[in-house]
Amino acid sequence: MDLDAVRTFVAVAETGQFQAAADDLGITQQGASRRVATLERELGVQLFARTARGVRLTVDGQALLPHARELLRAAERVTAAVTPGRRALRIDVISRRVAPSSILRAFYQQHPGIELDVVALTNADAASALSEVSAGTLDATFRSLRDSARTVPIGLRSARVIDDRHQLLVGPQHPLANARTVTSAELAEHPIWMPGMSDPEPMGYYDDLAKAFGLTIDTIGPMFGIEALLAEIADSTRLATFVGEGSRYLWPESYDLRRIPVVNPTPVYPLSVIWRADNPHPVLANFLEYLRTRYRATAQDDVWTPDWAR
Amino acid sequence: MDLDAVRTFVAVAETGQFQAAADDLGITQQGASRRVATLERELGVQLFARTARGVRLTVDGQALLPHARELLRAAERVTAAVTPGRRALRIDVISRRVAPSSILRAFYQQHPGIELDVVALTNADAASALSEVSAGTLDATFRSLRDSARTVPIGLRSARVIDDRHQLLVGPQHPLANARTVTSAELAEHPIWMPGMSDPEPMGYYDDLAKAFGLTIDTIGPMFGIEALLAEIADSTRLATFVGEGSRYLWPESYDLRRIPVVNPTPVYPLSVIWRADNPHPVLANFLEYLRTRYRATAQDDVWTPDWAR
DNA sequence: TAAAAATACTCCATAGGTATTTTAT
DNA sequence: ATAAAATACCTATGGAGTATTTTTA
Repeated sequence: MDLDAVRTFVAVAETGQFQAAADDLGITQQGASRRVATLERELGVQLFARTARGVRLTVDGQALLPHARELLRAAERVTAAVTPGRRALRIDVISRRVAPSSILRAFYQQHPGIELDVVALTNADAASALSEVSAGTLDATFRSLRDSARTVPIGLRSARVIDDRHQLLVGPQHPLANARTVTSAELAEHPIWMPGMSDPEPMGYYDDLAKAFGLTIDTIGPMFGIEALLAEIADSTRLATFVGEGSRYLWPESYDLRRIPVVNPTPVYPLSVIWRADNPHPVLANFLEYLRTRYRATAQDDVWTPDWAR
Repeated sequence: MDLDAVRTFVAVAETGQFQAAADDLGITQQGASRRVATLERELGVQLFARTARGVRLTVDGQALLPHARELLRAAERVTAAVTPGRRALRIDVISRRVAPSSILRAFYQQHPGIELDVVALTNADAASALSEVSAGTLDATFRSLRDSARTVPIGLRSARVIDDRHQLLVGPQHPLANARTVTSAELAEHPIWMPGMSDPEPMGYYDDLAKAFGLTIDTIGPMFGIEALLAEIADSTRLATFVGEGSRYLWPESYDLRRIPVVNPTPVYPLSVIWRADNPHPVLANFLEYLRTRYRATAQDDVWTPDWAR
């Protein structure tokens, strides 16, 4: 199906004449006639009844018209989605399962009208995400800025806006299965398994966390996907893993997994939003203000972060 | 923008390889590569990062993907809209301003999931609407069946399902402007203007109504559109027109038009739904049942219809 | 008979295939 | 060195324009 043919069909339906439609489209009457004839042949139905003064839509044509218009709008959105200056605000949430995604969703629900494209640069490292922001293909990303804390590329701005509080995820046979909370110090007794991390940024964070409290955090071993990890945790008598309070994971009821808050202090994963100082996107300022307001409302004491994030 | 190129983009994004995508689409690797290259050139952005093992979406590619999928779904709906056996239930409501349209809307709101195409055969006569139903291009139409009462084409069924109660529409300077109701007999004093009718079916109805109560119903004169008619009525000291209780017209506040119910008896415009007996559309039976139930719940006594509708 | 759409014919752009080269790890 | 994508080249389909015929009220 040719979009130009659909465009021609709509123009003819609107003007009621091939010649007028052809003028609108900058083609000849014969060209318009041929495009519509091709579309009719392809769809196997007659779209217009030809009269002496022009054309009239058939029933099939009438039924098609709104769908044809919708198709053209969809094509328009395809173009707009990648056209600088016209495209939606484009935010990298790292992964659709973690806190930035939930927060972005809340922002969207508070501003239902806005155009938003959510992107998940799960396997990208901070440097490449930042370079996308510098290049203007991305309006904002969420990163912890461990190594880049003082080397954010020129022209970018950052603001600490998320402290994602850690919880311990355990199965029903784990020693802490029935604990209401657990302290960071108590975790030294229990190995924590976080396989498959490749980005040095979170890996460094967990190294720092392990050192600070004498924990054993195992980041080695292949990652067969979050579903496999959850299944292992559910069956294990000793394995546990960390999840962010703002993260969303789904597992079968039968796994009986529990989220145990970590306290005294609570390790939080610090995330900054990074954007380009000269980005003129009309929605960006709103989004940044939303993040700052939310952070002020939710930040707590008795939390731990690495030195480099203080 | 070429839909095949968009289809190829989605296939490559899903498989991560040009060769695999090409196999899915039944083209060569080179063809897939060229389609995507053309799309990238047209959009002015790079959609994939080429790697040794295939390709990875760029940020622009990620942002585009959902919109590309939506475009393909829209194209699918265009085809479906005119494909017999796959298309939505297609109902002719005569005009979007009259009772069948409101009733269909209520049905849709009660069954939000269903696929519905609303068609308005405003300028078609009953015979051509019925022939569309016979041909299968239309699933149902609403007609009064004045002349066709006993000559509905073979294979069609009809059921009386709407009695649209008449109201008199008058401006603030009309003698009946402040009447709470008016009887059919009292209307003999007041000329009623209904210009621009061309379909013999309603024209015949109004002839019959005029004869029955000695009314003056003027169906002559050009119709410059409903907006012009409403403006005339609003300004006139003697002109009034009939509107159906179930009809929807909008006019500026300043017109101060009033709908005066006609009583003792209330003339009703009788409408039957007509469908093809062997139409297997899964939603049609629901719709017919809805219409019958609604009719039983709303039909009233003290109404007038022509002999041929009793 | 007049206005508008359809058809005939020619040309050329471009999509597709095959063979080959380039790129990335 | 290998797997995969890109490029070169050729062919042919079909879309565009111009000229002309057909259709409809």
